[in-house]
Amino acid sequence: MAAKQKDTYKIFTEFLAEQKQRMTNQRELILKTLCKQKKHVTAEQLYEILKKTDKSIGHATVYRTMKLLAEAGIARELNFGEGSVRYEPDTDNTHHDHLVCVDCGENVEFFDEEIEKLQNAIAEKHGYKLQDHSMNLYGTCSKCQEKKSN
Amino acid sequence: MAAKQKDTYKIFTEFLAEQKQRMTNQRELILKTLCKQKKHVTAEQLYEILKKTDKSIGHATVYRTMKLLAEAGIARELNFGEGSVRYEPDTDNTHHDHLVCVDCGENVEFFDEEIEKLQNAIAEKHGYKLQDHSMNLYGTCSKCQEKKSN
DNA sequence: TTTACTATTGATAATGATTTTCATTATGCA
DNA sequence: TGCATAATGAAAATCATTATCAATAGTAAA
Ligand SMILES: [Zn+2]
Ligand SMILES: [Zn+2]
Ligand SMILES: [Zn+2]
Ligand SMILES: [Zn+2]
Repeated sequence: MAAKQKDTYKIFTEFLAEQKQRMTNQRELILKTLCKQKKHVTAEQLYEILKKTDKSIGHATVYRTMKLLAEAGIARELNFGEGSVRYEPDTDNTHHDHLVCVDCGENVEFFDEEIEKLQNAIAEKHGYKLQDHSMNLYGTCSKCQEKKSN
Repeated sequence: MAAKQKDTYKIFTEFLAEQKQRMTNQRELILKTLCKQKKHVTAEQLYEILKKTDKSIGHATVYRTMKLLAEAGIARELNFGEGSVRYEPDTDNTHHDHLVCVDCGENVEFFDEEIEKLQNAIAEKHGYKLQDHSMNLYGTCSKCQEKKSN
């Protein structure tokens, strides 16, 4: 864990350096705080959390930094059709997609190698070089199904 | 084609009636215009197109009607991460997902039965009753790959 | 058909998320 | 140390979408 955190810090620093940008206290704090989150957070939610540590941090800095982290491949943007983007840490070897309950928002992360292969095959068939994908499954979780049948 | 259009009109009318809502000239025009589109359009784009026919149509009516069409299962909302929602007609038997070029926006529609099956299996495995999904593959189309290699 | 009721519309204001602007502050290097 | 450049935060601006509301149109009963 400490190792992983150091990794993302290093990755981010190098990413920044590549385009003559600098690591700063704010960026470091945002990275550290994102990595701590158990759930997928919006920039706004992260901002609220960050303010507890750094009273003076600004909205713009959070939004800007999340964009950078996404570009650097450290954060992944998720869009569950809620109107705002959510973020999750996206360290190596942890790719997954999401199964979301349309009633309670509860969600499950899954990885299906077979699907990933098929996606690659589809892209290739059409002459595309695949770079990324988003796959969200929407349904009703068992708890909410029960609630409804009452 | 004439048959299909009559179908969606009927479906929409019945959907509206179910909740004591009415078919109107504006709603009919919006439905007809959506069905004519070859590409996935945003509500704003559709509004611009509609104004050519009905000078007095309002923004709100277009947004409201698109929501209704989506609820009625006649239109499908697509989110390619652009900041605005796109719509496409979603008549029976035409489900598909999208492969989008991140450089030029060109996109291909595809349907992979195997993936659809696997998605169902995943939902089932986690106790979810699957209702919908969105799957977008992002990559570089062959044309843009060439352009880059120059 | 009149009347009374209800739904729809479009202009406009409001909202919410995100981005831009810009003066101020911090950082890295000569 | 001192300049050149990048980053920050407050506030304004933007963009997509939604809510408000008075005016209009459709429906159905009398
Ligand atoms: Zn995946
Ligand atoms: Zn996740
Ligand atoms: Zn599909
Ligand atoms: Zn399509």
